[in-house]
Amino acid sequence: MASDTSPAPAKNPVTLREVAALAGVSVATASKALNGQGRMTAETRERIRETAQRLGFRPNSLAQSLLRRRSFTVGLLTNDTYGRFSLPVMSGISDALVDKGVSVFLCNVEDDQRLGQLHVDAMLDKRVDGIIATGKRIDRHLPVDLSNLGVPVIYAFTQPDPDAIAFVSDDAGGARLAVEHFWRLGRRRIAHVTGPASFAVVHARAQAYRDVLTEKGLPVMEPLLGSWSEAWGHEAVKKLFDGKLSKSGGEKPDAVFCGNDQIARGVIDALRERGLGVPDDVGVIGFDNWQIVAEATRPPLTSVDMNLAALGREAGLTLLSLVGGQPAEPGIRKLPCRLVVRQSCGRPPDG
Amino acid sequence: MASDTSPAPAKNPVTLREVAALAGVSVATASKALNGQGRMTAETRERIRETAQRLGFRPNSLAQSLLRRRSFTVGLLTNDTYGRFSLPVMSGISDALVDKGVSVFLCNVEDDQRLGQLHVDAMLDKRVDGIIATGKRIDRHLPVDLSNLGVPVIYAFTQPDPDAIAFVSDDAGGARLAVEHFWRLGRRRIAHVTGPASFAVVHARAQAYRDVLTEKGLPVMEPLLGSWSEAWGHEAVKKLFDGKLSKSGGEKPDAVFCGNDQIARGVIDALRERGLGVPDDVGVIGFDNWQIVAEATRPPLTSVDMNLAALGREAGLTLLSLVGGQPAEPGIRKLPCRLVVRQSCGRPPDG
DNA sequence: CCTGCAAGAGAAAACCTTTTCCCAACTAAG
DNA sequence: CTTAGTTGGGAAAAGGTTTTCTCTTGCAGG
Repeated sequence: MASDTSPAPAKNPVTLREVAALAGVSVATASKALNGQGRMTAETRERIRETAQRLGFRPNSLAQSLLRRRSFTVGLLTNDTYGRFSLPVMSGISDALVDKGVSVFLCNVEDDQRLGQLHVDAMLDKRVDGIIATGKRIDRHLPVDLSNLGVPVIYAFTQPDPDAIAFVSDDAGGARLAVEHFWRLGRRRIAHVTGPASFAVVHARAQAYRDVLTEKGLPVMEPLLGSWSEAWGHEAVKKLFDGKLSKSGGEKPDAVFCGNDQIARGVIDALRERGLGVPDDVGVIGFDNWQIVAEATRPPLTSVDMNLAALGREAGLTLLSLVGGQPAEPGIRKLPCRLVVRQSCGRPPDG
Repeated sequence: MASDTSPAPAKNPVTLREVAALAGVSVATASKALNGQGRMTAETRERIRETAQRLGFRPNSLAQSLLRRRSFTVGLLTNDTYGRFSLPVMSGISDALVDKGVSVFLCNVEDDQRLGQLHVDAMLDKRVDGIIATGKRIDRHLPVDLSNLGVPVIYAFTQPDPDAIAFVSDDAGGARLAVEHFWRLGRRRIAHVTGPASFAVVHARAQAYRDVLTEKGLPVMEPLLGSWSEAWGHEAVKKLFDGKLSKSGGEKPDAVFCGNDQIARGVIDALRERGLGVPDDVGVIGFDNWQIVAEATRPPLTSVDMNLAALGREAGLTLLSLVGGQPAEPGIRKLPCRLVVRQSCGRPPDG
């Protein structure tokens, strides 16, 4: 009815057919022109390109996917709704994939088996090219079976059957970083306050802690296991500084390596309350480098960062190469941690 | 070569064609049987269904989408990588949509215009049914233009042009909740410590704070604006309890309503340090109900919760109805907050 | 016995793009 | 002038599903 020649309010997308018609060629030629395939006069190619440009043509990804059997889409499964762990991981994955034109379906499965299956089915229906599973805890995995799915699967910050492909942080290495940092600063009576025994990382870090102390010939105090909370940090300080101290000859610690930043915060607050200066009397190092906590402690907390975003990036890139047909060694890859030095340990080694 | 009759390691997905062949019917009939369409003997229908079941047939969502021009996919745009705000929102959205078979593309655009455009284009190419935009701050929106996209757009916890559809928290209502709670508990000298003036919510909450005090005939102390940090909480306590206090006749506050939980934590710590008891001498209420902070304060913090997950749910459902062709009134919908009572204000009103 | 109708099922188009093959026309060589 | 080769471009199939239309068969009514 009306002569609608306005620049089209982007109602329904313009198809290749329309471009071809307007340029006076067949859809085949149009496709080849836009993809740089086929042979044709430079003039023809340019004319088609211009037409496509002018019409705002964008190829329908669904049709492409159907044909190529590749959707440029991956699924990300997590059970960490509010998580400070899986979020950086996600961010890294997304970073790695966006440049390649790959989009990410985020699916939070909580810890619900049914929900997990639902999401996995949905992903498979939508023909994701691959799946990345992550979680809030390395030593637990998602309530869902990802074997024999017909698409590649990668695990990030979560540990599956041993012949899967997984990326996790090197917790032992991270712990070494912390303890060796204390050592370099001249601290000699180093304590370790950490989370519950049910976490695998607790043992990995505690063992590394013992190893370093032994290597250096320092007294090993048995790690204090508790919860991941500030309250436990408070309590642990009581145990460390009140009790008649064991083997080491009654001497109080001059450094505390904590299993996470919340414990560290509790420790710092408790130390201050009993008149001990941080870092002057006691140095403190946390774990996780949870910025919002680490920077709110007084003084700001030196902490071990697990490089989760990098871990996510690796996972994403590896998945992509798997999708591309490159084989990949099964097994668990541990990625190094990094020590973020703030002010809770005294001056940096070469300050 | 080999007789492969094993239950198929799910290599390449089974198609409708194969089901039809095995059941001895055409693909048309097979399709109709599985979708409950068309007319056929109950026996035929059942046979086809069984065959599909046995083969583990799942319709290719890409093909369906292509045909239906509906992908059962929505895009979620955010700039809040590590956010405690957008994460609950996402969770609510996802919750609302998963039951309807809709998957969510999560795209973090940081504050990068180029990245935003990249993601939006990718979404459009993948033929998302709609887009939800969220953010970390109500009064800022994403660095990307979402008008005239050809798909419905909903905003959640972020404020766009006034004739868009948006869901935000009712900050004024939340503030009223807090101040009225103090009032019911008999607190009469209520202070307000909040964030920087550049945030719209600061003004909304401050005005509500003033309104309630005026309604109740209580003295209004001018809100203290600062940063969103614990440190500011400390500092504010100094100002409130050291200075010669203004109009109200030199009396110190018996309640502090804080703009977020971190400020509240700083306030509580500072009060304790100067020997003031919480809640006995001073009551404290926070905002955001950030569990990890609220529960780490001593005593645990009463806080205003913005119901972000519910907000996400509403956004998701509204988007869906929009996609379904239902019209929706443009404008901003404010969703109520809720007060989560812990122990920082004294006994609950009817305790 | 013929007509009309309903039931059951299939053929084919449609969705949109890519790619393989094929064809026509033109050029150059013999 | 014929043949071979090249160039520019199109037809058609493929990808998997849904839906409309058509066709065949069987049965009832006249």
